[in-house]
Amino acid sequence: MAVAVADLVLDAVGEPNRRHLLELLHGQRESTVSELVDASGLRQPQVSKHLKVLANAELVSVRTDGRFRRYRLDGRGLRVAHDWFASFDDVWHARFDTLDELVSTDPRPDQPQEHPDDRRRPRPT
Amino acid sequence: MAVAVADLVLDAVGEPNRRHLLELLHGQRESTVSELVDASGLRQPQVSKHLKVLANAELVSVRTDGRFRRYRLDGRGLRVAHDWFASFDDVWHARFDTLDELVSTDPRPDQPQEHPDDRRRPRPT
DNA sequence: TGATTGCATTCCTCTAGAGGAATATATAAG
DNA sequence: CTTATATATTCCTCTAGAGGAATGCAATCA
Repeated sequence: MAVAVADLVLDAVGEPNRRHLLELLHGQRESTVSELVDASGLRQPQVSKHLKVLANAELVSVRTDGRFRRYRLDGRGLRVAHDWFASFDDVWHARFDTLDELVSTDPRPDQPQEHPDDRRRPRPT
Repeated sequence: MAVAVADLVLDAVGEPNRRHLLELLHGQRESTVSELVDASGLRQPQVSKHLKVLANAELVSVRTDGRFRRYRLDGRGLRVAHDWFASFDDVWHARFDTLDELVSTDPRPDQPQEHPDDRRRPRPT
């Protein structure tokens, strides 16, 4: 047991195509591999491999149905990930007097961000 | 603009040492690079590089203080990640009649998981 | 001024892991 | 039984990106 549950989950989600598969599964009660292949544009072996990683992290579950394998989202892994980020909620719940500036702007420079609540420029009255 | 904001964030968090840095920053109002080097066991260049990735995803912000660089968590990126997972909350909020089995077990086999709510084995009365 | 400290950056190497092709396996259909 | 379909698996290749060493660059100190 080298990795914790959250590590398994967050490692799995740290890949764009796997996130895409999760999004595709969301809204569908369940999907076969072929359906996911069509919807994702990935090839079948890649889809199967990504699904294996997701299943290992309990982000999806499978049901065998004849020669089909029906995948669906698994709340267990999703909840683990959610809770990991939720534990940081005190960070964005902290209220600063410059919060209005923070939410009204969306700068995304290549340079490291300044601390948003250190932008204490006096308001241009 | 090839990657969305959520992709930047979730890619950044998809690395164990970066997650560790976020956890270290959590609870500290801010930390210098040296402090994070000591606390993480990573070397200074790696810490700086990871912090750069985190800053790009707006997961941390920096303040320059003399020859120090004071890093702290940035709620903007953290919230983006949180919201991405929160959008799946309908998955784990769905209630099944076998939920009690689900929460009372924690199997983690190497094999893909069965659908938890398909384990309809008749209870061994 | 020169030395030191704190950090960023550059260059190099190396490996995990993502994708591709081919194949294995199992079920269903004929 | 033979063939087709659905999926998993194996093997190979290739690249992104993580770590290491050395260096650059400011700011501080002596």
